[in-house]
Amino acid sequence: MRGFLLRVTLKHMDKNQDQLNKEKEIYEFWESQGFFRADPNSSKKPYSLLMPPPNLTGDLHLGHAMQHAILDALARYKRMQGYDVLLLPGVDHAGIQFEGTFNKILEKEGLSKHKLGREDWLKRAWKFKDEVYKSFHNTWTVLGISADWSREVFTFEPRIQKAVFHEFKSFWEQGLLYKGAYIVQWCPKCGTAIEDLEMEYLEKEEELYFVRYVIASESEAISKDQGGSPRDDVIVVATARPETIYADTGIAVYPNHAKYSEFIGKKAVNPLTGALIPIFEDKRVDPEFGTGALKITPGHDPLDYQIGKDHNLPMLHAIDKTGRTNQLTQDLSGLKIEEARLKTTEKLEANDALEKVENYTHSVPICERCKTTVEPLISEEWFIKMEPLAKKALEHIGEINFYPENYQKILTDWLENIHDWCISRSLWWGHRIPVWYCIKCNPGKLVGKDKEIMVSFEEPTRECTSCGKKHWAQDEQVFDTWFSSGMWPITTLGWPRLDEAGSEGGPEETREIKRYFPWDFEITAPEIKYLWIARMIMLSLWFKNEIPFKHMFFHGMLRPLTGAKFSKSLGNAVYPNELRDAWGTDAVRMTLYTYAAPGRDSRTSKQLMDDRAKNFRNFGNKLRNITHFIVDLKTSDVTASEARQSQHEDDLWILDELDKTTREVTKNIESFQLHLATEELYDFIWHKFADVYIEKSKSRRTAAQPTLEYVLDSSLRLLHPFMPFLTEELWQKLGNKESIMLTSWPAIK
RNA sequence: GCACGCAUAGCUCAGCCGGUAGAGCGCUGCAUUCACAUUGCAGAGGUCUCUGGUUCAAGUCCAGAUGCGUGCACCA
Repeated sequence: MRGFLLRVTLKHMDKNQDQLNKEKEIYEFWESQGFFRADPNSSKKPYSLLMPPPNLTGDLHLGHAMQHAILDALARYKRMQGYDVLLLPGVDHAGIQFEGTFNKILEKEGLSKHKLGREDWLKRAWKFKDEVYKSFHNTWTVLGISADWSREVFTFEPRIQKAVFHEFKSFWEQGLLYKGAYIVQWCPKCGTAIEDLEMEYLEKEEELYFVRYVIASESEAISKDQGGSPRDDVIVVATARPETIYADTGIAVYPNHAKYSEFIGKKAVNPLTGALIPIFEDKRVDPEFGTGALKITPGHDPLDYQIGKDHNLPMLHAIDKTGRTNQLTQDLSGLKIEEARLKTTEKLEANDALEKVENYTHSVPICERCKTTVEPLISEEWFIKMEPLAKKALEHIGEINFYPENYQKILTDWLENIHDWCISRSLWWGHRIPVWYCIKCNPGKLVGKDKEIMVSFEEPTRECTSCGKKHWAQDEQVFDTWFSSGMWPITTLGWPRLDEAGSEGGPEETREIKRYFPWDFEITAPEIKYLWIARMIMLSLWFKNEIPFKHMFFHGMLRPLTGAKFSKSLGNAVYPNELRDAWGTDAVRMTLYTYAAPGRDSRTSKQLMDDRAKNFRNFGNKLRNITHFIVDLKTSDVTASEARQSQHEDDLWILDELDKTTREVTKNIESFQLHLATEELYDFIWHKFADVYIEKSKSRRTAAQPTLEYVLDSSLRLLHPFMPFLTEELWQKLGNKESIMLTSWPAIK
C-alpha cells in the first residue's frame, strides 16, 4: 500500500514537473522569437504599460504576482489586437527598505554597515542586488510575464543616476530646493530622517506625568518651604515624555486662560536643569488637554518646534540621533529613552516636582520599515518646495482615468494639502546628493549666500572662488528612493536625452518618449498612492508637461484571513512560486484574476488560494480534454465562414453564446475588469461548450466538427491573455504553425 | 476630528446602466467501461446589516443608523 501511494505521488510529481518544463520551453520559445519586444519603428499603434518596479528586498509576493499577471494579460490582449505593445519592466533600489533587509543579513554574518565602511558595504550591496535580481527574474519567467526585458531598468543604474542628477539640478536652478535645520521625523534604528508618509502609529498604554514648574520671582525667591500656596507659585504641565524636559525652553498657555494669566511674561524654573524659561500665550495650545499649559520642547516635537520658532526660543536636544540621551541630561546621558524616562521621573520626584501620574493611552509613531519609535528632532536636510508642483498636478489630474474613480478625489485632497518634501536620507544605498562643498570655506556643509558649493555630478574641476583651492567634499546624504521612482514614467523612456559626455543633448526627445508617453496603463497597490503615484503625476507634469498615464488602476490588497497584513516575519505569507509549483502557472494566474476587481481588498490564505488554483487546474485539464476530443476527428482546417454556414439549432446556439462571450470578455478587458472577463470564459468553456454543446454533438459528430473546431479556436484566443501557456500548447495541438501570440483577437459579431 | 471604502450562501468573494440572487471551496444524493474521476447530473443552503425615501419594481439609486476596515490630521 505504502509503495503504491509513493508511486502515485511520484507519478503525480513527474507529471507536474513535465508540465513545468513544458512551460519553461514555451516561455523560452516566445522570448527567443522576440515576441515580447516593443518596436518603436513599427507602423502599428503603440500601447504602453509600465510595470511598477518591485522593491529590491526579497521574493516577490502575491500582490506583485497579481499586479504583474494583470499587466501581462492586458499586454497580450493588446498585442492580439494589433498594437505595438511596450510592457516595460524594472526594479526599484528601495533605499531605506533595502538597507534594512541587507543590514539584517550582514548582522547574521557578524558584520555591520560601520564595520565594513561605505565603499566595501556598497560593493557587497551590489552583489546582493544581483542575487535578488535572479529571484525576481525566476518568478517573472514562471509567471509568463511578456515584458520587454531588453528595456529593463534598475532605478540605481548609471543612466538613472544621471537622470536623477538632472532632476535635482533642474529644481536647484528653479529655486525650488532648500537645505536647512528643520524638525524631521527621525528613525534612530534606520539612522535617517523619514517622512510622515513612512510612519505608522501604535496604540500604547503609557503614563501622563504632571510636572510642577516653579515660577521664578524677580524680587523675592518664593519657596514652597516658606509655606506659600503651591497653586500660586507653580505652573503644572502634563507630559508623556518627561525625559525631554531637559530640552524645554518655554511654557505656553492658551490666550486669556483664567488660571494662568498672572504668569504670562514671567519665567518658570526648569525642574531638571534649573534654567529659566519664559511663560507665554499661544493659541495652538489646547486649553482642554492636561492642565491647559504646554511645555515647549522645540527640539523634540513638531508643534513645539513651530511655537518655539515663532517665539524665538532656543532649540535644544536631549536625545541624539541614535535615540539616546546626550550631555544635556548630565548624569543621565547615554541612556535609552525608556531608561531615561524612568530615571527622570525619579529625579523629578526627588525634586518634589512630580505632582501626579495618570494612565494614558495614545498612538506612538513608529517607523513603518523597522517598527522603531520615531524621534522627532532637528536635522540638516534637503527639501523641495512642492506647492508649484502640486498646483500643476491639480490642474491636470482630471485627465487621468482612475480605477476606482474615487481615487481622483483622494489624491486631489492630498495635493491640496501638500507639504514640502524632505528628499534627503542619511543612508548609503541611494543616489548621492550631487552637491559639493568647499571644506576649507564651508566646513559645516551649509547652503546659503556666501557659501561655496557646487551642484555637480562628479567632483568639480574648478577652484573654490573664495580660497582659490580645490577642496571639494560631496554631500554625505542620498536621495529618498521616491525621488528617483517618481521619475519612473519618463526615465524609463530615456529622459533626459544625453549625449556621449552625459550632458543633455538638446530639446529633441527620445523616440520612446514620443511614442509611448504618456503611458496607457499603470497599476499599483493603494498603499503607495501618495509616496509614488502622486509624485509621478507631479514630476511628469513638471518635467514633461504631460500626465504620466492615461489609465491608473489601483488593485486591492490581498490580506490574510485576520485582515492584517501578509508578512514574512509572521510566517503567514503565501508565495506565488509555491502555488505555481503545485498547480501550474496558468491556474495561479486565473486564481489571481479572481481577486483583480479594482480597489477591492480581499482576505485569503494558502488554503483558499490552493482551493481556487486547484479548480482552475481542473479547468485547464477540461480544456485539454476538449482539445483531444476535437483533434481526434480533425481532418482539415475550417474557416470561420464555413463554420458559420450551419443552420443546426445547436450550432446556432453555441455560436451565439460564443459571440456573447466575445463581446463580454472584450468589454470587460477594456474596462480593466479581468475578474469578470475570466469568469465569463470559465462559464462559457466549461458549462456551455463542454457540458452542453459537446455532449449534444456526440450524436452528430461529423456534422458538428466544423463548429467544434471553430469554437475551440476562438476560445483559445480569448483565453490566451489569461492562460498563456496552456493555450499555446493546445494551439499547436490544433495544428497551427504559428504561435498563438501572433494570432488576432476574435472580432466582435 | 476629517475623508474614503465595505456589510450578499458555512467560508472567501462576484453581481450594483433597478426587473424578486451567482462562482469557487465545503455539504447531500445519484451516475460513471463515454474526450475528461483533474468527471457528469441533481440538490440543500441567502427576509442580499437595519430604518426610511424614490419607483409599477431596489442587494442594485437616495438619506439616515449600526458594525467593520483604510487613509489623513491630532495625540503635551
